[in-house]
Amino acid sequence: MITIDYQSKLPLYEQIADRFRTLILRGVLPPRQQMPSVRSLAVELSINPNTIQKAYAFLEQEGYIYPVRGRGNYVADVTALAEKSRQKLLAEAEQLILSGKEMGITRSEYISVIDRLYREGETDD
Amino acid sequence: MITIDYQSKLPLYEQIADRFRTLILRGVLPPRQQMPSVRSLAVELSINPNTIQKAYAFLEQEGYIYPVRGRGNYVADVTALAEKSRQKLLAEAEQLILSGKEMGITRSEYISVIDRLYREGETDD
DNA sequence: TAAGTGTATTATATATATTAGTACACTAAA
DNA sequence: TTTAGTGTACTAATATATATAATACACTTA
Repeated sequence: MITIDYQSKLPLYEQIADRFRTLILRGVLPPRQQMPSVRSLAVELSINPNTIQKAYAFLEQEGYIYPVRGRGNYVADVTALAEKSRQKLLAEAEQLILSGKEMGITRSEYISVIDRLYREGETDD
Repeated sequence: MITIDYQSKLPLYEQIADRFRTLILRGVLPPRQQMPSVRSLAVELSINPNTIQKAYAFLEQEGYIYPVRGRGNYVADVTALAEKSRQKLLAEAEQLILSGKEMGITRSEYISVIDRLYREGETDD
């Protein structure tokens, strides 16, 4: 569920937090589900418990998880966060598309990419 | 031409290299044009010459500039690099759009963004 | 010759990331 | 009650990356 990329320039705690953010936002980890314990995940990834602890502290501060004393950390209700994340993704895409435009990427190319990604027998809305 | 963002998490040498990459790829700095000298840019930005040197070393290694002993650094011919960068941007956009799709961003939303960005009285190709 | 280039070297300071070890309070189950 | 498993907090040590500082040398141009 969680993997570490030691080639990445991102610190471990950030990689871990990022991964959980994605899993939670996409509903792979549903609200009220228990998170892996700090110690067990540390063993599984062969890294220090403090590093997991740091990742969880950020996730809690951001509202992705909540702790229960003596029991563990649990996935929070993230409907509000999901909408925020959606807006952020759209803004990032806009910036990237604009950069591409300046590098000569045409409108048609972008449309092609989108059509390909959304052409999977789904309702095109 | 070059600005430093001390709020950014990116190291100075990387900010500087990034900025020059963009300027060179977009043709703002044309091939054979002389780059600011290590020392003069260091004074202008009020940072250490070694930091500029480090940025230039990366740019040279990547083929954006070339040094001439005793004279300075000069902008290289980057037509090949530009194509590579273009491909990279397109690939990044694809990843981002795919993430957005998983977060519920619709095809229509992306099309709207693209139409807005490309609607500037330009030839729509 | 003098001033301006790139380049290399060494040392130092600082911040960050990570590991390591320990400790305490709490919960749940045997 | 005891035991094992939780989160949380703290200090210390270490490694690495970043940036500054101070020189030094070879080269080019005027």
